[in-house]
Amino acid sequence: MLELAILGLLQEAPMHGYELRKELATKLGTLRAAISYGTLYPTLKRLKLAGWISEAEANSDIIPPMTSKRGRVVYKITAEGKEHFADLLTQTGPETYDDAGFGVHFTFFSRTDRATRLRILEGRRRRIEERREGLREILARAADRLDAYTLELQRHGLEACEREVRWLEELITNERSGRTPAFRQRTESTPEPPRPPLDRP
Amino acid sequence: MLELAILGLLQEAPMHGYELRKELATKLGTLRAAISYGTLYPTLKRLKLAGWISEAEANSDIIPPMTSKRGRVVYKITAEGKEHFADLLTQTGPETYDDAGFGVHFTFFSRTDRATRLRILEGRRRRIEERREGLREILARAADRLDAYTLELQRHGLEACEREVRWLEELITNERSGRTPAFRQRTESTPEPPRPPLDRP
DNA sequence: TTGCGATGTATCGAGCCGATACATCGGGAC
DNA sequence: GTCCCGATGTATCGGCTCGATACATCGCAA
Repeated sequence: MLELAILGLLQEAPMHGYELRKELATKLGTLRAAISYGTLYPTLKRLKLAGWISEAEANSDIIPPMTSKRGRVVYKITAEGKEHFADLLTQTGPETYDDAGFGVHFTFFSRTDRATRLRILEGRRRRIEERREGLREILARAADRLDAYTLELQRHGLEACEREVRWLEELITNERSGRTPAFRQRTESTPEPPRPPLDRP
Repeated sequence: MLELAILGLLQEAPMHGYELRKELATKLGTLRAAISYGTLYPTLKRLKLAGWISEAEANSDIIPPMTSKRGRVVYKITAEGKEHFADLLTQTGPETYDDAGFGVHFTFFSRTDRATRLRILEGRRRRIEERREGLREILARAADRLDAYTLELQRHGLEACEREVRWLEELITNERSGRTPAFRQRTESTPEPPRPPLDRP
């Protein structure tokens, strides 16, 4: 997963580790927490070994000083890396639909075809719907077995699921209707779509 | 974290691994995904070694058959385990406020004192507020650098943060006002509190 | 009776995190 | 001037966690 993220970012521009981490933190939304160096550097090493990226000592002409000793290492994507990135972008496994995987794929949606985007959005929706059904099950069947706090946590989780499903529906509709990257404006005049009441017995 | 969850569940009743996992999946809300056996069994081994739980081969009198060979192993909490659980409940580190940690602590709120509950709720709120500010920063400063999809992901994340902060505010108010485990009803007549418009410039 | 899905225990490789160490850079305090 | 500190930067280690896998039993239906 991180593999895909790194290749995607390096496709935009060569970068060194520190920079890469910052980009990772800002671009990959809330779904994917900031990556740690203990993950980043070993992964970079692995990608280099696989031939998907190459490192180039930054000669002080191009990039600021950091004179001598351990200079900063700039990574850039290789031709094989670009191919691999393209493959990863369209490939979908179960991990594509968990929080982290979906976040990364979504971030690179503008570099994918509509078919893939729809497949991923629908897979994600399916995943969240399953989670939602599980929660409804609990809330309906086992409500008396749970204390008030646990119950409230489940209820909050259920609301979040319902909200995300609605969001995904919107994106899917948008995607099908052609106008791909155009999202509706959220302004004071249209703060929220009319919300159907929760169906709790 | 899982340590706290296991001890908490075993405090309710002795259980074997499979059962423990199911309880874990249902009780710990959406914040904490279902635990894997590759995590559960090593953790149980560790807890047993620490003396916080003990295992008792289920003799077929009490629990259904599963005749012979590798019988199911029932774990129960020890006196030291109970003490340790009480300690863990009130102790708060940084990991208390991430999704998993908060989920587990919240699940056991009914076994904590109000002071601890407030401390945890406020810590969690602070954490989410930080995330929210980060997202606002990005959306305000770097919006032009990001494509439409990435932007939409950030916007969705921001909304989720704002929503969770409001939820926490509600819980905190509730907690302060005395009536501890009483949550307001969500029915068709009160589907949602009036929502202030998003403050986007 | 055969076979299959749920129940049940357990391990292994690999990914990932937090803590830690170490080094340089730019700038403000004194 | 120099001294210290926070941001920048690379890197490793121990330990937790996951997904895949293996193996065994139980209840039940074809």
